[in-house]
Order: sequence, then structure tokens, then C-alpha cells
Amino acid sequence: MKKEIQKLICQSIEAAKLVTPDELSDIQIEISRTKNPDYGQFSCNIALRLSKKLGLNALDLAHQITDNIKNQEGLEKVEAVPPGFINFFLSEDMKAEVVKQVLQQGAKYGSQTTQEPKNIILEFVSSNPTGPLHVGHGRQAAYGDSLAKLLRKAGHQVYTEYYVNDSGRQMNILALSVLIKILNLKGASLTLPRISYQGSYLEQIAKEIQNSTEVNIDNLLEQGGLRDSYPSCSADEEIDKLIADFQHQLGIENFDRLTDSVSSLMVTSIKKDLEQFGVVYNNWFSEREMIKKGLVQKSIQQLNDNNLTYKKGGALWLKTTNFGDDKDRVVIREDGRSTYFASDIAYHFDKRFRGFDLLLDVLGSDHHGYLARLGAGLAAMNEPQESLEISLVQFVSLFKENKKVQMSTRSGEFITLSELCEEVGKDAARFFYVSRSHDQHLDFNLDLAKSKNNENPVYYIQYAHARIHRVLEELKNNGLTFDKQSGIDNLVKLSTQHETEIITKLSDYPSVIKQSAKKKSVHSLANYLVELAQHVHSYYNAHRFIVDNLELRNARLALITATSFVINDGLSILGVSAPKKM
RNA sequence: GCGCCCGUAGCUCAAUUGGAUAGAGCAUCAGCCUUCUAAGCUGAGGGUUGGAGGUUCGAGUCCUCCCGGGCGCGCCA
Repeated sequence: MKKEIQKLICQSIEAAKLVTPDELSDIQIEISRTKNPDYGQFSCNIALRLSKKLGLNALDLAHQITDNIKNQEGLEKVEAVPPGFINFFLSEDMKAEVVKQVLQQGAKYGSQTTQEPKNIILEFVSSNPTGPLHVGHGRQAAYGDSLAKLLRKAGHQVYTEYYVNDSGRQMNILALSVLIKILNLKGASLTLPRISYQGSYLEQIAKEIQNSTEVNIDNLLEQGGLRDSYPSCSADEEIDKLIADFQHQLGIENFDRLTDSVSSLMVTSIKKDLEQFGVVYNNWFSEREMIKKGLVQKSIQQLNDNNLTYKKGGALWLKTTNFGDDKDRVVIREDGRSTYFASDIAYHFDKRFRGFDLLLDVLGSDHHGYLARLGAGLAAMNEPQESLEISLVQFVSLFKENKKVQMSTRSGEFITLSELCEEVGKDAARFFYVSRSHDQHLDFNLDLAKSKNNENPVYYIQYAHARIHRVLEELKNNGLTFDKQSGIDNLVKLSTQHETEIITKLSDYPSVIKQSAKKKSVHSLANYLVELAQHVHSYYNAHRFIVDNLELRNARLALITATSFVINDGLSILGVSAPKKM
């Protein structure tokens, strides 16, 4: 419809000879939906935009344009109003057309076919497997998964991936923490070092691993002489010394096998939590395997070959400042180990190598410095910097009894995602997470979400869906059937204010998909669904659907059936179920 | 100090990227179940959009400066 109106305006401007054809093709004619029905359904601000350029009064200009718009099928009237808007009023049969479309297209209604479908790889959560996911990760999971679905609906190809950071010092610290717990289970009295991981999950892993035949721990106890601290060292030095001790005493291969086991148990558990949350990835990408394949080395070689590295202070630096970064970055440390950043370059280069044209990363807001750095890294690998896009998700603050809950992975004091799922349910949690703009801080009120009350908007939407299905059920119980064709044929009979509003709302769905995909703002869809549900409830209270008049009945049933399709589709993008009964 | 994000009703947040009268939910108040689910509906009150300038037909949205908050600024991950 928008396109047709655009065309009308275009033709009219041409007919009035206001501008030359060349100028006309440069002008972007924006058609927008109106908020207020007094202004019709669509409006155009072209007269306001052109008035200065043409030196004409905007309202006069608007009149000139409308004068040249002939009676057009589907339009009831076209109006020019101060200060210069042009408003379009759709005719009744045109309005009802959308209901027919929804019924015919079903789940495909609202799907976009973009002119340039992108082949996108979407990376999200990618939390280090050093502990269970907590409520902060939950937001990224909910946002990322919904974003993937939304972008697909908008016509893109989306491949989702979790980058498993299963290499490096953090994993060794985790292995050490678990090892100490295992030794505790076997009777040794060792305590966790100052900066090791904490939390009950360590004991669970310890229990699962303690009898593993792959890692022989018993002779460690027989050896004796185990120590768990270096009081005179800093906490950082201490833990590195302890890791070195145990690597020596256990044998490096044994220690690595332990790390492997711990890591894979952690990943399995994270995967399970996410599945429970309705989030399933196309792929899990292991950093360790990437390193084993030599991809990091290869990337560094490439950077060297491009003459973009230099040695300083024993380390190898990458000239990221050549590509807009604040400062150069280290890729190989003085001690010869490659940095996290080096892995990231290799990983993102690999994404390009696999053929994706847009690398979309969902990261916590504390990573905002990464765009410049990673983009520079890609550029240094001869890849376009613009192929990387980062969506930052702001923090979640958890509130319990009106007090902010402090959380820290290290101290082991956090509420996990799976605990949240158990307590408030997947649907409520997922909806709550995406109902706010991702670049806005989110206050998650646990008590509110926990208490099974009706304050959660997700119930409001689900209830609207369930009510519609209850009506259809009732129809059957009364021995009646819904005649879809008759409904479509009689859509013109839907002329109450409630019906007009709900129809208009349904017609917004495709552009909501398009816009929120473009802006990557999943919350717009969530808001839309609340508004749609609002209309359903008002309609439900104001009118009966199962009425004696057969034609009106079918028309109304057609409308609510179409509405339930859209609610169902929208909720599925958000990863929320649409129950038929509540 | 430098960089990024943000400040909207008592609280939590929207606002079709510059559009017309700034909207929802919760909370408060007043109504609505003999009829398809009251997890619902109808109505009321509640605002100098942190502040001050500027840009233009038009600003919550853009530019500058203040005030206030969050997060970054490692050979950590």
C-alpha cells in the first residue's frame, strides 16, 4: 500500500511539473502510518520537505499535489491539511484486505523478501565455560535468539554460533579449582586459593570427574606435599604457581585431560541450560580446536606478511591504529603465548572465510571497545571492516526485595539462568528480557517475575491468544463451524471502531518486522504484540463473535483467527509459547 | 582525564530514527461477571521529556555546554 501511495505522489508531482524528472528521482518520498485515525491511515510529509526548496508555502504545495491525485481505487479520500501534511484515507474494502492476506499466508504473513538478503553469522552469549550462565547471560541469549529469528523473518539467512572460549589461563584456573574440590572429596584438607572460582557447581563437577579413569588423581595424594597457597605472593602470582605445581605433580598431559573433562562438562551444562531456555545454536565453535588446527598461527603469519606487526618489549604488536583503533594491540605476549585478541582475529577471519558477509556479534555492553579493535583486526586481514557489526546488550540488575543483588562469577554469588527458568518459567523470562530495548539497562525484579501474578505482560498476550482459541472451541461445542470463505467475502461488514483498529494493527505487522529487524530492536516487536493483545481484549469485551447473523459471525471469526495467527507468529519469534488454553 | 551508552508519569519502560494531542504496564481512585475464560474491560488523576542555549515549518529525537548515572580505557578473559 505504501508503495502505491508513493507512486501516486510521484505521478502527481510529475503532473504538476513542480520539479524536473531528474530531481524527482532524487527525492525520497516517505509514507508513514498515522497514529491518529483523524489523519487517515497513511500520511506524507513531502510538501513540508519540498516547500523550502521550491520557495512555496507548504500547504499550497500540498494542495497542488492532492489536486492532481485522481479518484483512486482503494482510497476513500486524500486530504491536504496544515501545516502541509497529505493524509490518505483507505476505503473499507481496502482495510479488510489485510485480513484476507493473513488468512491466506498464515505464518508467512509479515515475512519480508529483502532485495539484498544477507548471509549473516550471529554470535551471541559466548560466555567462558568457567561457570553456569547467570541472569545477565540470559538477556543476551534471549535477545540473540530472537534477533536471529527476526532477521530470518525479515528475509536474511542467519547462522547462529556460540564461541567457546575453552583455552587459556581461565580454564586452567577452573581446572585447578575443580581439582582441589576432588582432593577434598578424597579427604585432603585443601582450601581454594584467593582468586579461584567459587560456587557449588565446582563440587558437582568434582563429583562427576573424581572417579574418571582418564585422570589419575589418587597418586597425587600418595605423593603428598600438596600446597594450596603462597601467602607471600600476590593472588595472581599465587594461582599461577599453584597451577604450575599441579601440572608438574600430575603431569602436564594428565592436567590437560582434566581441563578437557572440566571444560566439556561445563559446555554440556551450558548447552542444556540454553536448550531449556529455548535457545539452540547452529554451531558451537571451540577456540581450542581452532588453535589446534593452527588457524591462530596462520592469521598471525598473515598479519606479519601484511607488514602490520612489530616487536616491542619482547611482544608482537599489531598496528590496529592504522585502521582507527586508539592504540596498537599485542597479539603475542612476551612469554610467547598468543592473546585472546589474536584468537578473536583468527575466529572472525574464519567466519569470513566460511562465506558470511555480515558478522554480527551480540556482546555485553562492557565490550564496547571491541568494535574498533576487532574491526581493525579484520581490516588487517584484508577483510572489510564494515562486515563486522556489534550489538551491545546493556547490563541486567537483579532486584530482590527492593534491593539490588550483587553478582560476581568469581565469588560464586549469582542467580543462574536455569534457576530463573525454574522459578518464573521460560516464557515469562524470555519475554521480560526482550521487552526492553537492548541498549537500555534492565532492572529485573525477581519478586515480580517470580510471583505467579498477572503483572507480567507475557500472560496478557498469551491470554489474548487463548481467548481466541476458546471462542473457536466454543463454536465447535455449539455444533457450528467457521466458514473461512464466507468470512473473507464478508469482511466489509467489520466496521465497528474496535474492528477497524484491530485490522489496522494487523496491517502494521509487516512493517514492524521490517523496522525492528533493521534496527535490531526486538523489543519493538514485543511492544507491538502487547498493543495487538490490547485491541483483542477490548474487542472481546465489547462484542460477541458467535452471533446469529451468519455472515457477520464468519467475518468476525475470520478477523480473530487472523489475529491469532499474528500473535502466534510474533510470540514464536520471541521464543514464547502461544497456548490455546490457560 | 579520554571514549561509548543513558537520563521521559510515583516505579519499570515505549515513542514508526525529525512529525500532528509524548504512550503502555505497575501503583492510586471510581465502575463492569446470569452471556465465547475477570490472567480481562471502561473511565479518572498523574509530565517544563535532567537543565540551558542553538538548528527549522516542526525537537523526547540532531548540535554545543552544564548536572547526574552506567560501562570501558591491560602483554586479563
